Amino acid sequence: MTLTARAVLKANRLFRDLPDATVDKLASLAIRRSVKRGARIFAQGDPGDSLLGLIAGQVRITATTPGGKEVFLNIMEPGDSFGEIAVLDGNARTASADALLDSELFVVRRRDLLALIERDGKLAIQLLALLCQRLRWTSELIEEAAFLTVPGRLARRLLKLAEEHGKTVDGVVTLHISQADLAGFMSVSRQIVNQNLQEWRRRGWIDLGRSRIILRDVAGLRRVLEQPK
Amino acid sequence: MTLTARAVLKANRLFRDLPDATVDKLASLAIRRSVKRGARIFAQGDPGDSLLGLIAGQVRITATTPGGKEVFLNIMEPGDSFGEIAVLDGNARTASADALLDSELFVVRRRDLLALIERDGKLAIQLLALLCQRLRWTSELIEEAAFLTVPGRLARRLLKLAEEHGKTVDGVVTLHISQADLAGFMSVSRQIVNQNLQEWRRRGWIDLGRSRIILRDVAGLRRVLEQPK
DNA sequence: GGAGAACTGTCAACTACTTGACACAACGGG
DNA sequence: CCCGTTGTGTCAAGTAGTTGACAGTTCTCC
Repeated sequence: MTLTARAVLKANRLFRDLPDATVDKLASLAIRRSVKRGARIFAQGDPGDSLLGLIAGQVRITATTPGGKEVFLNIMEPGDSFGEIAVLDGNARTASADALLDSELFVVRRRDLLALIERDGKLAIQLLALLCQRLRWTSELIEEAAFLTVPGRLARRLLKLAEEHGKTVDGVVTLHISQADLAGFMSVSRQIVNQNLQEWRRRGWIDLGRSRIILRDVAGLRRVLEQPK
Repeated sequence: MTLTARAVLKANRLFRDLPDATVDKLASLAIRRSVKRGARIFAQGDPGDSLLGLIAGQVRITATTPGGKEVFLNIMEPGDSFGEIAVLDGNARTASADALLDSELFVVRRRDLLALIERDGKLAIQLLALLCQRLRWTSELIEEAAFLTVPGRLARRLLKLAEEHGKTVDGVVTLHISQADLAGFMSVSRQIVNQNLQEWRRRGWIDLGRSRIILRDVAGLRRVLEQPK
Protein backbone atom coordinates (compact mmCIF):
# COMPACT_ATOMS: atom_id res chain seq x y z
CA MET A 1 0.00 0.00 0.00
CA THR A 2 1.41 3.33 -1.03
CA LEU A 3 0.22 6.40 0.81
CA THR A 4 0.35 9.95 -0.41
CA ALA A 5 2.80 12.19 1.39
CA ARG A 6 -0.10 14.11 2.83
CA ALA A 7 -1.77 10.99 4.22
CA VAL A 8 1.51 10.00 5.85
CA LEU A 9 1.81 13.32 7.63
CA LYS A 10 -1.85 13.34 8.65
CA ALA A 11 -1.24 9.96 10.32
CA ASN A 12 1.29 11.62 12.64
CA ARG A 13 0.01 12.97 15.92
CA LEU A 14 2.06 16.13 15.53
CA PHE A 15 0.56 17.20 12.21
CA ARG A 16 -2.89 15.68 12.38
CA ASP A 17 -4.74 18.85 13.35
CA LEU A 18 -2.96 21.32 11.09
CA PRO A 19 -4.69 23.13 8.21
CA ASP A 20 -4.39 21.35 4.85
CA ALA A 21 -2.31 24.12 3.34
CA THR A 22 0.39 23.66 5.98
CA VAL A 23 0.37 19.91 5.64
CA ASP A 24 0.72 20.14 1.88
CA LYS A 25 3.64 22.49 2.25
CA LEU A 26 5.26 20.12 4.72
CA ALA A 27 4.52 17.17 2.45
CA SER A 28 6.41 18.82 -0.36
CA LEU A 29 9.40 19.26 1.95
CA ALA A 30 9.43 15.85 3.64
CA ILE A 31 11.82 13.16 2.48
CA ARG A 32 11.17 9.42 2.84
CA ARG A 33 13.76 7.20 4.47
CA SER A 34 13.77 3.42 4.99
CA VAL A 35 16.00 1.75 7.55
CA LYS A 36 16.73 -1.90 8.31
CA ARG A 37 16.23 -3.46 11.71
CA GLY A 38 19.23 -2.70 13.92
CA ALA A 39 20.34 0.35 11.93
CA ARG A 40 21.22 3.56 13.74
CA ILE A 41 19.05 6.44 12.56
CA PHE A 42 21.04 9.12 14.33
CA ALA A 43 23.65 9.15 17.08
CA GLN A 44 23.99 11.22 20.22
CA GLY A 45 26.20 14.19 19.36
CA ASP A 46 25.21 14.35 15.67
CA PRO A 47 24.13 17.77 14.41
CA GLY A 48 20.37 17.95 14.88
CA ASP A 49 19.37 19.07 11.44
CA SER A 50 16.09 17.25 10.98
CA LEU A 51 12.79 16.25 12.53
CA LEU A 52 11.79 12.62 12.06
CA GLY A 53 8.41 10.93 12.00
CA LEU A 54 7.83 7.20 12.20
CA ILE A 55 5.51 5.82 9.52
CA ALA A 56 6.03 2.10 10.12
CA GLY A 57 8.27 -0.03 12.33
CA GLN A 58 9.65 0.70 15.78
CA VAL A 59 12.47 2.91 17.05
CA ARG A 60 14.29 2.96 20.36
CA ILE A 61 15.75 6.15 21.84
CA THR A 62 18.80 5.70 24.08
CA ALA A 63 21.52 7.77 25.71
CA THR A 64 25.06 6.49 26.13
CA THR A 65 27.94 7.52 28.39
CA PRO A 66 31.43 8.09 27.09
CA GLY A 67 32.14 4.88 29.04
CA GLY A 68 29.56 2.94 27.02
CA LYS A 69 26.72 2.55 29.53
CA GLU A 70 23.20 2.92 28.13
CA VAL A 71 19.84 4.16 29.39
CA PHE A 72 16.75 3.47 27.33
CA LEU A 73 14.70 6.61 27.15
CA ASN A 74 11.73 5.76 24.99
CA ILE A 75 10.23 3.52 22.33
CA MET A 76 8.57 5.20 19.36
CA GLU A 77 5.65 3.69 17.45
CA PRO A 78 4.14 4.66 14.08
CA GLY A 79 2.52 8.10 14.35
CA ASP A 80 5.15 9.37 16.76
CA SER A 81 7.72 11.98 15.89
CA PHE A 82 11.13 12.43 17.44
CA GLY A 83 14.27 14.50 17.26
CA GLU A 84 12.37 17.75 17.89
CA ILE A 85 14.65 19.16 20.54
CA ALA A 86 17.80 19.24 18.47
CA VAL A 87 15.97 20.37 15.36
CA LEU A 88 14.40 23.30 17.17
CA ASP A 89 17.41 24.61 19.04
CA GLY A 90 19.98 23.60 16.47
CA ASN A 91 22.27 21.89 18.96
CA ALA A 92 23.58 18.34 18.97
CA ARG A 93 21.36 15.29 19.41
CA THR A 94 20.96 14.46 23.10
CA ALA A 95 20.26 10.81 22.38
CA SER A 96 20.61 8.12 19.74
CA ALA A 97 17.83 6.50 17.73
CA ASP A 98 17.96 2.87 16.56
CA ALA A 99 15.48 0.90 14.52
CA LEU A 100 14.18 -2.12 16.45
CA LEU A 101 12.35 -3.33 13.34
CA ASP A 102 12.61 -2.49 9.65
CA SER A 103 11.18 1.02 9.61
CA GLU A 104 9.80 3.72 7.33
CA LEU A 105 10.43 7.35 8.26
CA PHE A 106 9.82 10.82 6.94
CA VAL A 107 12.37 13.55 7.47
CA VAL A 108 11.82 17.32 7.57
CA ARG A 109 14.90 19.49 7.46
CA ARG A 110 15.54 22.16 10.07
CA ARG A 111 15.47 25.23 7.84
CA ASP A 112 12.27 24.15 6.14
CA LEU A 113 10.56 23.50 9.45
CA LEU A 114 11.63 26.77 11.07
CA ALA A 115 10.45 28.81 8.11
CA LEU A 116 7.08 27.10 8.30
CA ILE A 117 6.73 27.62 12.05
CA GLU A 118 7.22 31.33 11.75
CA ARG A 119 4.48 31.57 9.16
CA ASP A 120 1.96 29.20 10.73
CA GLY A 121 0.98 29.88 14.33
CA LYS A 122 -1.02 26.65 14.52
CA LEU A 123 2.07 24.57 13.80
CA ALA A 124 3.98 26.46 16.48
CA ILE A 125 1.24 25.81 19.03
CA GLN A 126 1.15 22.15 18.07
CA LEU A 127 4.89 21.91 18.60
CA LEU A 128 4.64 23.76 21.90
CA ALA A 129 2.02 21.27 23.04
CA LEU A 130 4.26 18.38 22.05
CA LEU A 131 7.22 19.77 23.96
CA CYS A 132 5.03 20.35 27.01
CA GLN A 133 3.96 16.74 26.88
CA ARG A 134 7.59 15.63 26.65
CA LEU A 135 8.44 17.87 29.59
CA ARG A 136 5.68 16.40 31.69
CA TRP A 137 6.95 12.96 30.78
CA THR A 138 10.55 13.66 31.79
CA SER A 139 9.52 15.49 34.97
CA GLU A 140 7.42 12.51 35.91
CA LEU A 141 10.46 10.26 35.50
CA ILE A 142 12.48 12.46 37.81
CA GLU A 143 9.78 12.51 40.45
CA GLU A 144 9.33 8.75 40.18
CA ALA A 145 13.01 8.25 40.82
CA ALA A 146 12.78 10.50 43.86
CA PHE A 147 9.51 9.28 45.33
CA LEU A 148 9.21 5.60 44.56
CA THR A 149 11.17 2.52 45.60
CA VAL A 150 12.60 0.32 42.89
CA PRO A 151 9.61 -2.07 42.98
CA GLY A 152 7.33 0.97 42.71
CA ARG A 153 9.18 2.32 39.71
CA LEU A 154 9.14 -1.10 38.08
CA ALA A 155 5.38 -1.43 38.58
CA ARG A 156 4.81 2.04 37.21
CA ARG A 157 6.98 1.34 34.19
CA LEU A 158 5.07 -1.85 33.44
CA LEU A 159 1.77 0.03 33.67
CA LYS A 160 3.03 2.80 31.37
CA LEU A 161 4.36 0.31 28.85
CA ALA A 162 1.02 -1.47 29.01
CA GLU A 163 -0.82 1.76 28.17
CA GLU A 164 1.46 2.70 25.32
CA HIS A 165 2.62 -0.54 23.76
CA GLY A 166 0.66 -3.39 25.30
CA LYS A 167 -1.79 -5.68 23.54
CA THR A 168 -4.92 -6.10 25.62
CA VAL A 169 -7.32 -9.07 25.48
CA ASP A 170 -10.03 -9.32 28.18
CA GLY A 171 -8.18 -6.96 30.53
CA VAL A 172 -5.01 -9.04 30.24
CA VAL A 173 -2.11 -7.11 28.72
CA THR A 174 0.91 -8.66 27.02
CA LEU A 175 4.19 -6.75 26.82
CA HIS A 176 7.03 -7.67 24.49
CA ILE A 177 10.18 -6.75 26.34
CA SER A 178 13.10 -8.63 27.82
CA GLN A 179 13.95 -8.27 31.47
CA ALA A 180 17.36 -6.92 30.51
CA ASP A 181 15.77 -4.17 28.41
CA LEU A 182 13.41 -3.35 31.24
CA ALA A 183 16.41 -3.08 33.55
CA GLY A 184 18.09 -0.78 31.01
CA PHE A 185 14.99 1.38 30.95
CA MET A 186 15.17 1.83 34.70
CA SER A 187 18.93 1.88 35.27
CA VAL A 188 18.73 -1.01 37.65
CA SER A 189 20.30 -4.47 37.54
CA ARG A 190 18.62 -7.26 35.62
CA GLN A 191 18.68 -9.41 38.75
CA ILE A 192 16.58 -7.02 40.77
CA VAL A 193 14.05 -6.77 37.96
CA ASN A 194 13.77 -10.54 37.88
CA GLN A 195 13.46 -10.77 41.66
CA ASN A 196 10.49 -8.40 41.71
CA LEU A 197 8.80 -10.00 38.74
CA GLN A 198 9.12 -13.43 40.38
CA GLU A 199 7.55 -12.09 43.54
CA TRP A 200 4.62 -10.70 41.59
CA ARG A 201 4.27 -13.91 39.62
CA ARG A 202 3.99 -15.81 42.89
CA ARG A 203 1.18 -13.46 43.85
CA GLY A 204 -0.60 -14.16 40.57
CA TRP A 205 -0.39 -10.56 39.33
CA ILE A 206 1.68 -11.39 36.25
CA ASP A 207 2.91 -14.25 34.08
CA LEU A 208 6.34 -14.46 32.51
CA GLY A 209 7.67 -15.86 29.27
CA ARG A 210 10.71 -15.33 27.10
CA SER A 211 10.67 -11.57 26.34
CA ARG A 212 7.06 -11.52 27.44
CA ILE A 213 5.37 -10.11 30.52
CA ILE A 214 1.66 -10.73 30.90
CA LEU A 215 -0.22 -8.46 33.28
CA ARG A 216 -3.13 -10.40 34.80
CA ASP A 217 -3.96 -8.15 37.75
CA VAL A 218 -3.31 -4.51 36.97
CA ALA A 219 -4.92 -3.43 40.26
CA GLY A 220 -2.31 -5.42 42.19
CA LEU A 221 0.51 -3.58 40.46
CA ARG A 222 -1.17 -0.27 41.12
CA ARG A 223 -1.16 -1.06 44.82
CA VAL A 224 2.65 -1.22 44.74
CA LEU A 225 2.70 2.46 43.77
CA GLU A 226 0.85 3.46 46.89
CA GLN A 227 3.55 2.50 49.32
CA PRO A 228 5.90 5.49 49.38
CA LYS A 229 9.66 5.50 49.70
CA MET B 1 13.63 52.59 41.30
CA THR B 2 10.45 52.14 39.29
CA LEU B 3 10.76 50.49 35.91
CA THR B 4 8.33 50.73 33.05
CA ALA B 5 6.41 47.58 32.27
CA ARG B 6 8.31 47.32 29.01
CA ALA B 7 11.70 47.55 30.71
CA VAL B 8 10.66 44.80 33.12
CA LEU B 9 9.75 42.45 30.29
CA LYS B 10 12.88 43.30 28.33
CA ALA B 11 14.90 42.26 31.38
CA ASN B 12 13.47 38.74 31.10
CA ARG B 13 15.41 36.25 29.04
CA LEU B 14 12.25 34.96 27.41
CA PHE B 15 11.12 38.31 25.98
CA ARG B 16 14.41 40.11 25.49
CA ASP B 17 14.71 39.47 21.77
CA LEU B 18 11.13 40.10 20.74
CA PRO B 19 10.05 43.00 18.52
CA ASP B 20 8.98 46.11 20.47
CA ALA B 21 5.39 45.87 19.27
CA THR B 22 5.01 42.43 20.83
CA VAL B 23 6.65 43.48 24.07
CA ASP B 24 4.37 46.52 24.34
CA LYS B 25 1.33 44.35 23.81
CA LEU B 26 2.59 41.94 26.48
CA ALA B 27 3.35 44.83 28.80
CA SER B 28 -0.23 46.03 28.57
CA LEU B 29 -1.42 42.55 29.54
CA ALA B 30 1.04 41.78 32.34
CA ILE B 31 0.03 42.20 35.96
CA ARG B 32 2.46 42.95 38.80
CA ARG B 33 2.47 40.80 41.91
CA SER B 34 4.54 41.11 45.09
CA VAL B 35 5.04 38.20 47.47
CA LYS B 36 6.64 37.94 50.89
CA ARG B 37 9.46 35.58 51.71
CA GLY B 38 8.07 32.13 52.45
CA ALA B 39 4.81 32.68 50.56
CA ARG B 40 3.54 30.07 48.14
CA ILE B 41 3.14 31.50 44.63
CA PHE B 42 1.31 28.51 43.22
CA ALA B 43 0.84 24.91 44.31
CA GLN B 44 1.20 21.63 42.48
CA GLY B 45 -2.25 20.74 41.13
CA ASP B 46 -3.47 24.33 40.78
CA PRO B 47 -4.96 25.22 37.39
CA GLY B 48 -2.10 26.55 35.25
CA ASP B 49 -3.68 29.74 34.07
CA SER B 50 -0.69 32.07 33.99
CA LEU B 51 2.94 32.49 33.03
CA LEU B 52 5.16 34.10 35.66
CA GLY B 53 8.35 36.09 35.38
CA LEU B 54 10.65 36.94 38.25
CA ILE B 55 11.63 40.62 38.46
CA ALA B 56 13.33 40.60 41.86
CA GLY B 57 13.86 38.10 44.64
CA GLN B 58 14.26 34.33 44.47
CA VAL B 59 11.83 31.46 43.94
CA ARG B 60 12.16 27.75 44.56
CA ILE B 61 10.34 25.15 42.47
CA THR B 62 9.51 21.88 44.23
CA ALA B 63 7.40 18.78 43.73
CA THR B 64 5.69 17.00 46.59
CA THR B 65 4.26 13.50 47.00
CA PRO B 66 0.80 12.88 48.41
CA GLY B 67 2.83 11.50 51.33
CA GLY B 68 4.56 14.84 51.86
CA LYS B 69 8.08 14.11 50.53
CA GLU B 70 9.71 16.89 48.55
CA VAL B 71 12.17 17.14 45.66
CA PHE B 72 13.68 20.51 44.83
CA LEU B 73 13.58 20.99 41.11
CA ASN B 74 15.03 24.42 40.49
CA ILE B 75 15.82 27.86 41.85
CA MET B 76 14.72 30.86 39.80
CA GLU B 77 16.56 34.18 39.74
CA PRO B 78 15.48 37.59 38.40
CA GLY B 79 15.14 37.42 34.61
CA ASP B 80 13.86 33.84 34.69
CA SER B 81 10.33 32.86 33.82
CA PHE B 82 8.44 29.82 35.07
CA GLY B 83 5.10 28.08 34.91
CA GLU B 84 5.24 27.78 31.11
CA ILE B 85 4.29 24.13 30.86
CA ALA B 86 0.93 24.42 32.58
CA VAL B 87 0.14 27.73 30.89
CA LEU B 88 0.79 26.29 27.46
CA ASP B 89 -1.04 23.00 27.73
CA GLY B 90 -3.72 24.22 30.11
CA ASN B 91 -3.29 21.35 32.55
CA ALA B 92 -2.54 21.45 36.27
CA ARG B 93 0.74 22.73 37.72
CA THR B 94 3.29 19.93 37.93
CA ALA B 95 5.16 21.61 40.76
CA SER B 96 4.86 24.26 43.45
CA ALA B 97 6.63 27.63 43.56
CA ASP B 98 7.66 29.30 46.82
CA ALA B 99 9.34 32.65 47.40
CA LEU B 100 12.70 32.19 49.15
CA LEU B 101 13.03 35.98 49.48
CA ASP B 102 10.56 38.85 49.19
CA SER B 103 9.88 38.85 45.44
CA GLU B 104 8.42 40.91 42.62
CA LEU B 105 6.71 39.07 39.77
CA PHE B 106 4.83 39.78 36.60
CA VAL B 107 1.97 37.57 35.51
CA VAL B 108 0.62 36.98 31.99
CA ARG B 109 -2.67 35.16 31.71
CA ARG B 110 -3.08 32.09 29.56
CA ARG B 111 -5.63 33.40 27.06
CA ASP B 112 -3.68 36.59 26.48
CA LEU B 113 -0.45 34.69 25.92
CA LEU B 114 -1.94 32.13 23.54
CA ALA B 115 -3.57 34.81 21.42
CA LEU B 116 -0.24 36.58 21.15
CA ILE B 117 1.68 33.43 20.24
CA GLU B 118 -0.59 32.69 17.34
CA ARG B 119 -0.05 36.16 15.93
CA ASP B 120 3.67 36.48 16.57
CA GLY B 121 5.89 33.73 15.17
CA LYS B 122 8.96 35.15 16.91
CA LEU B 123 7.37 34.73 20.33
CA ALA B 124 6.45 31.16 19.46
CA ILE B 125 10.01 30.40 18.44
CA GLN B 126 11.33 32.00 21.61
CA LEU B 127 9.04 29.83 23.68
CA LEU B 128 10.01 26.74 21.72
CA ALA B 129 13.65 27.50 22.42
CA LEU B 130 12.90 27.89 26.13
CA LEU B 131 11.09 24.57 26.30
CA CYS B 132 13.95 22.88 24.45
CA GLN B 133 16.34 24.23 27.02
CA ARG B 134 14.14 22.93 29.83
CA LEU B 135 13.96 19.55 28.12
CA ARG B 136 17.72 19.37 27.80
CA TRP B 137 17.98 20.24 31.49
CA THR B 138 15.57 17.52 32.62
CA SER B 139 17.05 14.92 30.28
CA GLU B 140 20.44 15.71 31.71
CA LEU B 141 19.12 15.09 35.22
CA ILE B 142 17.81 11.70 34.16
CA GLU B 143 21.08 10.73 32.55
CA GLU B 144 23.03 11.91 35.56
CA ALA B 145 20.94 9.73 37.83
CA ALA B 146 21.60 6.79 35.53
CA PHE B 147 25.28 7.31 34.81
CA LEU B 148 26.84 8.87 37.87
CA THR B 149 27.43 7.67 41.41
CA VAL B 150 26.04 9.77 44.25
CA PRO B 151 29.36 11.59 44.77
CA GLY B 152 29.45 12.27 41.03
CA ARG B 153 25.94 13.71 41.05
CA LEU B 154 26.76 15.81 44.07
CA ALA B 155 29.87 17.22 42.41
CA ARG B 156 27.95 17.98 39.25
CA ARG B 157 25.19 19.67 41.19
CA LEU B 158 27.69 21.86 42.99
CA LEU B 159 29.29 22.83 39.69
CA LYS B 160 25.90 23.65 38.13
CA LEU B 161 24.84 25.69 41.13
CA ALA B 162 28.17 27.49 40.95
CA GLU B 163 27.56 28.41 37.30
CA GLU B 164 24.02 29.60 37.86
CA HIS B 165 23.93 31.07 41.34
CA GLY B 166 27.47 31.24 42.68
CA LYS B 167 29.41 34.37 43.51
CA THR B 168 32.94 34.15 42.15
CA VAL B 169 35.98 35.99 43.49
CA ASP B 170 39.43 35.01 42.13
CA GLY B 171 38.16 31.65 40.88
CA VAL B 172 36.72 30.83 44.30
CA VAL B 173 32.95 30.37 44.21
CA THR B 174 30.64 30.71 47.21
CA LEU B 175 27.29 28.94 47.25
CA HIS B 176 24.50 29.78 49.68
CA ILE B 177 22.73 26.53 50.34
CA SER B 178 22.26 24.26 53.33
CA GLN B 179 23.33 20.64 53.18
CA ALA B 180 19.74 19.60 53.84
CA ASP B 181 18.53 21.59 50.82
CA LEU B 182 21.28 20.12 48.71
CA ALA B 183 20.16 16.66 49.81
CA GLY B 184 16.57 17.57 48.89
CA PHE B 185 17.76 18.65 45.46
CA MET B 186 19.32 15.26 44.89
CA SER B 187 16.85 12.99 46.69
CA VAL B 188 19.57 11.63 48.90
CA SER B 189 20.03 11.67 52.66
CA ARG B 190 21.59 14.67 54.38
CA GLN B 191 24.16 12.40 56.01
CA ILE B 192 25.55 11.16 52.73
CA VAL B 193 25.85 14.73 51.45
CA ASN B 194 27.79 15.69 54.55
CA GLN B 195 30.03 12.64 54.29
CA ASN B 196 31.08 13.53 50.76
CA LEU B 197 31.55 17.21 51.49
CA GLN B 198 33.77 16.33 54.47
CA GLU B 199 35.88 14.10 52.26
CA TRP B 200 36.34 16.90 49.74
CA ARG B 201 37.10 19.38 52.47
CA ARG B 202 39.90 17.08 53.73
CA ARG B 203 41.28 17.12 50.19
CA GLY B 204 41.19 20.91 50.15
CA TRP B 205 38.73 21.16 47.27
CA ILE B 206 36.07 22.97 49.25
CA ASP B 207 35.44 24.84 52.48
CA LEU B 208 32.29 24.60 54.53
CA GLY B 209 30.32 27.05 56.65
CA ARG B 210 26.79 27.34 57.91
CA SER B 211 24.65 27.26 54.73
CA ARG B 212 27.79 28.01 52.77
CA ILE B 213 29.88 25.89 50.46
CA ILE B 214 33.04 27.44 49.07
CA LEU B 215 34.54 25.83 46.00
CA ARG B 216 38.32 26.28 46.06
CA ASP B 217 39.36 23.69 43.49
CA VAL B 218 36.78 23.33 40.75
CA ALA B 219 39.10 21.06 38.77
CA GLY B 220 39.13 18.58 41.65
CA LEU B 221 35.37 18.35 41.62
CA ARG B 222 35.35 17.88 37.90
CA ARG B 223 37.58 14.86 38.30
CA VAL B 224 34.88 13.19 40.38
CA LEU B 225 32.62 13.23 37.32
CA GLU B 226 35.07 11.23 35.30
CA GLN B 227 34.79 8.06 37.33
CA PRO B 228 31.74 6.32 35.94
CA LYS B 229 29.18 4.25 37.84
C1' DG C 1 20.08 38.96 75.90
C1' DG C 2 17.92 34.65 76.14
C1' DA C 3 15.18 30.75 73.96
C1' DG C 4 14.18 28.21 70.32
C1' DA C 5 15.06 27.08 65.63
C1' DA C 6 18.06 25.76 62.08
C1' DC C 7 22.21 23.65 60.68
C1' DT C 8 26.44 20.75 61.04
C1' DG C 9 28.99 16.68 62.12
C1' DT C 10 29.18 11.92 63.45
C1' DC C 11 27.78 6.96 64.86
C1' DA C 12 25.84 2.43 64.46
C1' DA C 13 22.38 -0.80 62.74
C1' DC C 14 19.85 -1.97 58.92
C1' DT C 15 18.39 -2.53 54.11
C1' DA C 16 18.57 -2.67 49.28
C1' DC C 17 20.99 -2.85 45.16
C1' DT C 18 25.27 -4.39 42.55
C1' DT C 19 28.46 -7.54 40.70
C1' DG C 20 29.90 -11.80 39.02
C1' DA C 21 29.01 -16.45 38.29
C1' DC C 22 26.63 -20.36 36.48
C1' DA C 23 22.96 -23.71 34.72
C1' DC C 24 19.40 -24.18 31.79
C1' DA C 25 15.82 -23.09 28.04
C1' DA C 26 14.33 -21.34 23.72
C1' DC C 27 15.06 -19.25 19.44
C1' DG C 28 16.97 -18.60 14.83
C1' DG C 29 20.31 -18.51 10.91
C1' DG C 30 23.20 -21.30 8.12
C1' DC D 1 19.12 -29.96 12.66
C1' DC D 2 22.66 -28.17 15.19
C1' DC D 3 25.30 -24.48 17.37
C1' DG D 4 25.82 -19.93 18.79
C1' DT D 5 23.12 -16.39 20.79
C1' DT D 6 19.85 -14.43 23.64
C1' DG D 7 17.15 -14.62 27.59
C1' DT D 8 15.66 -16.54 32.34
C1' DG D 9 16.26 -17.87 37.10
C1' DT D 10 19.09 -18.06 41.13
C1' DC D 11 23.05 -17.64 44.59
C1' DA D 12 26.53 -15.54 47.46
C1' DA D 13 29.58 -11.75 48.61
C1' DG D 14 30.35 -7.05 48.68
C1' DT D 15 28.92 -2.14 48.86
C1' DA D 16 26.49 2.08 49.22
C1' DG D 17 22.82 4.62 51.02
C1' DT D 18 18.99 4.98 54.70
C1' DT D 19 17.23 5.75 59.14
C1' DG D 20 17.35 7.41 63.64
C1' DA D 21 19.75 9.39 67.27
C1' DC D 22 22.34 12.86 69.54
C1' DA D 23 25.73 16.60 70.75
C1' DG D 24 27.47 20.96 69.60
C1' DT D 25 27.15 25.47 67.06
C1' DT D 26 25.38 29.47 65.03
C1' DC D 27 21.69 32.22 63.80
C1' DT D 28 17.14 35.09 64.52
C1' DC D 29 13.66 37.30 66.43
C1' DC D 30 11.10 38.78 70.34
